[in-house]
Amino acid sequence: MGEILRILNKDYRALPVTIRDVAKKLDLSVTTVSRALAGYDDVASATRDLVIETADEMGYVPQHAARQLRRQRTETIGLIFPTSGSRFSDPFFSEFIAGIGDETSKRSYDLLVSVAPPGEAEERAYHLWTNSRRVDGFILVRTRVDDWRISYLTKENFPFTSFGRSKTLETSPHIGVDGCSGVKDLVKHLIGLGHRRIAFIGASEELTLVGDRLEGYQAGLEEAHITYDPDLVLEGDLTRAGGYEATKRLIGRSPYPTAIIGVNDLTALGAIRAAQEGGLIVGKDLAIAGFDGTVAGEHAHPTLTTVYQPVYEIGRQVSAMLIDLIENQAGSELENLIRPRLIVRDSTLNSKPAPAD
Amino acid sequence: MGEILRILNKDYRALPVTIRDVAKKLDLSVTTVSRALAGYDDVASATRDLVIETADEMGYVPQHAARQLRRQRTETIGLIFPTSGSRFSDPFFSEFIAGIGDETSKRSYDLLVSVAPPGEAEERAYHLWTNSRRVDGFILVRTRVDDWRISYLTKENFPFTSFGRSKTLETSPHIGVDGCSGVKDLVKHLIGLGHRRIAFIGASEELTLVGDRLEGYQAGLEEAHITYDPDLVLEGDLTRAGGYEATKRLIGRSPYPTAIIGVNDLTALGAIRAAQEGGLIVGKDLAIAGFDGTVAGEHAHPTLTTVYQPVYEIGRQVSAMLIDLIENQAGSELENLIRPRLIVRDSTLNSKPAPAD
DNA sequence: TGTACTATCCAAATCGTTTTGGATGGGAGA
DNA sequence: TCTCCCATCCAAAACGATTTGGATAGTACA
Repeated sequence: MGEILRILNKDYRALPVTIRDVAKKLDLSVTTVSRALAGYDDVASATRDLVIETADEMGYVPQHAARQLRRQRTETIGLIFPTSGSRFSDPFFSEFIAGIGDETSKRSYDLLVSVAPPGEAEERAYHLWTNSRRVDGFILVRTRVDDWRISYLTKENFPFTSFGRSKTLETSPHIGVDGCSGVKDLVKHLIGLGHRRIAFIGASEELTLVGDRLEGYQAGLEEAHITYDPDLVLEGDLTRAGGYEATKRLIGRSPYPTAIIGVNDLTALGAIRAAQEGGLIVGKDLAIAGFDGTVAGEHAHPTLTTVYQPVYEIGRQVSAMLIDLIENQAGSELENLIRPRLIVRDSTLNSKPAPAD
Repeated sequence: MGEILRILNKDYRALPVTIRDVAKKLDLSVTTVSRALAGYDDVASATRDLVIETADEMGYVPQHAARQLRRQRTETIGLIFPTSGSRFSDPFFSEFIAGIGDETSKRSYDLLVSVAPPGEAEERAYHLWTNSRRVDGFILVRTRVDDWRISYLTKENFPFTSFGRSKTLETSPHIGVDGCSGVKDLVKHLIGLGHRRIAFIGASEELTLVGDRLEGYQAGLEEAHITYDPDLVLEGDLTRAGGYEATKRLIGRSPYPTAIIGVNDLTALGAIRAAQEGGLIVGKDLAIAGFDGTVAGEHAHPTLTTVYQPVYEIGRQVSAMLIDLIENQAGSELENLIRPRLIVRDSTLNSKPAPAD
C-alpha cells in the first residue's frame, strides 16, 4: 500500500509515526505511552518495557516541534559567526565548531549556525532567534569592547556564554585566553634574542582580543625598560592582506624594525610574504611571529613562531558552560582564563639582530 | 511590574509576545491577525496596515515551534560533517559553511550543523533528524562510492543535495567538481615540464573524490603514452600526516619519482615537509602539487601548485538547489559539473628534471 | 423590498507532544 | 464485609501558530 502510493505519487514521503500510532497499536492512552517513554514510575514496569519495545520497532521518534512547543525549550544552541561571508576562511572556525559539536551532541543538544557581519544584519539575526524562541542560548565569539550582543542578551536575560571578555560582560560565564601574558612571553622571547625594535600589527581595537594582546606587547616592553613607541604599532584587520600592507610600510622605514608581531597568524603570514618580497630573509633579517597556532603557520616557510590556544577544547568548554547555564546547573565558575602556550619555530629562531642597535 | 518581577526573580525572562497578545490589543481575532501578517487579501487594507504596525511595535515574532508544528515544515536544512572531531581542522569547512549560510539566510532558512564520523553515530544522527522532522533536507559532503546516506535518504524520499557524485546517486541534484579533468591538466603540466615518473598519493577509494582524481591521473599518463605504474600510487588519508608518511616512502626509493601529486592540499603539504626533511629542494629536485586551493597552500614554501575549486560558491549553489528541491521549484538541473582551475605556483615551476630520465 | 454578492471578519479544528488532575479496581487490614 | 490505599491508567487542557468553513453586514441590482 505504501508501495503503491510511492509509485503513484512522486511527492510521497512516509508519514512519521506519532505517539498516537504507538498508543493505538498497544491499545493504551497517549498519556501512558508518553510517561512510559519518559520513565515515570506511575506506569507498570511490564507496560513500560512493552511500550519502549514497540515504540522502538515502530521507529517512533518524538517530533521536535511538538515537544518544543509544549516544553518551551528547544535544546538547541545558536552560534552566529560575526564575519562577512564571501572570502571568509578562518581556520579557527572548523576546530571551534568541532569542539562545540562534540559537546552538544554528547548532551543531545543541536547547534544552529549562521553567519552575519557585525551591524544591522547581526542584530536582526539575534532578535529573530531570541524572539522566535529558536534557540535556548548563544555562544559568542570575537567579543568586542562595547558589545551590543552582550548588552542585548543581558537585558533580555537570555542565556549565553562567550569566548572572550568584554567590558560590557559582567555576569555571564565565559572563557578568556590570556592574550596579554601570551604576547608578553613572545616579547620576552624576542628580547632574549636581542631584539629591541619590535613592531606590532594589530586590528580594530574594538575587538577585545586586540586590546588584550596589545597590552601584553606593552607590558613586555616595559618589563625590559624599552620605551613604547606608538609608531611601531600599526592596524591591520586580522587578514593576510592587512598584515601584508602594514609590513610593506614597516620595512620601507629606515631603520626598519627587527621583529614584527602579528595579532594573529594570518596577519603574520601576510607579513612574511611582504618581507620576502622586500628581499628580507625571515628568521634572520627579520623575526616574525603570530598568535593562534593554526595549521597554516606550521607549514609556512619559515615555520611560524606563534602563541597557541586550544580552540577545540575552548569550543567544548564554552558549550558545556552554556548548557549548564540553560539547565540551571550551577557550578561552572564565571571566568575560565586559559593561558596560551608559546611555540617557538624558525621564523624567529635564528634572528639575532646586529648587536649595535 | 516587569521590573519588579525582574528584581524579585533571578530567573525572570520576558515572555515572548504571541499572536494572541496582538489580537487582544487590537480587539481582533487571532485569525485576522494571522492572515493580515501573511498578506491574504481577505482582510481590509486599513486593518492589515494597523496589524502590521502594532505587531511590529509590540515586537511580535511568530514562535518557530508552533508554526513548524502546524505547517509541518522546519525551514531548516541539515549538514552533518563526516569527520571525527578532536583534531579536525579542514580549511574547506569554513568557506563551505559561509557559502551555505549566506544562501540560506537570504532565503530565510536556518542551518543545523553536526559532526559525526562515518558509521553508527552518523546513522543515528540522520535517523534522528529525519524522524523527528528536525530539518527539511540535507546537504551531503564527501560522498562515498557506496554511500549509506544516499541510499537511506533516497529510500525515505527525503530531500537532499550533495557535493560530490556517487554510484548510489541517481536522482538527486548535486554539484560535482570534475576532479578527473583537473588532475589531468595537472599531469599535462608536469609532463610538459619533462616529468615522467609522477607519483600519486591518494586516500581511501571509498571516497568518490579520490577515485575521480585518480582517474584523471591515469588519463593524463595515458594521453602521454606513459604506462601506468601502480607502485607509484600510494594511499594517504587526506591529512598532512598521511602525505608525510607516503612521501617518506617514495623518496626512499631509487630512483625516486620526480613529481608527486597529492589528492588534496593537506596531503601535498605533508609531502613538502617530508621532502624537505629528506634534503630535497621542492620545486627543483622534486615537484609537488595538490588539489583544493586552500589558503595554506598559498603560504607554503614553496607556494603550492594546486587545482582550485570554488568552495564558497559551491556551498551557495548546493543549498540553493536544496531549497528549490524542498519547495518543489523545478528548474535546477540534476548535475552541475564544475571544472576546477589549475593554479601553477613555485612548487612545480622550476622543476625540469634532468633530460636523461 | 427582496435577493445576491462581496468584503471583511471569526470560531473552532488541527499539528504532536507533555502535564494536570483525576478515575478505576484490586488487595490489605479492620 | 467494609474501608482505605496504592498501583496503574487516562481524558482533557495546554503550548502558539495556521487553515477551514462559515457568519455577518453592507452594497448593488432587480
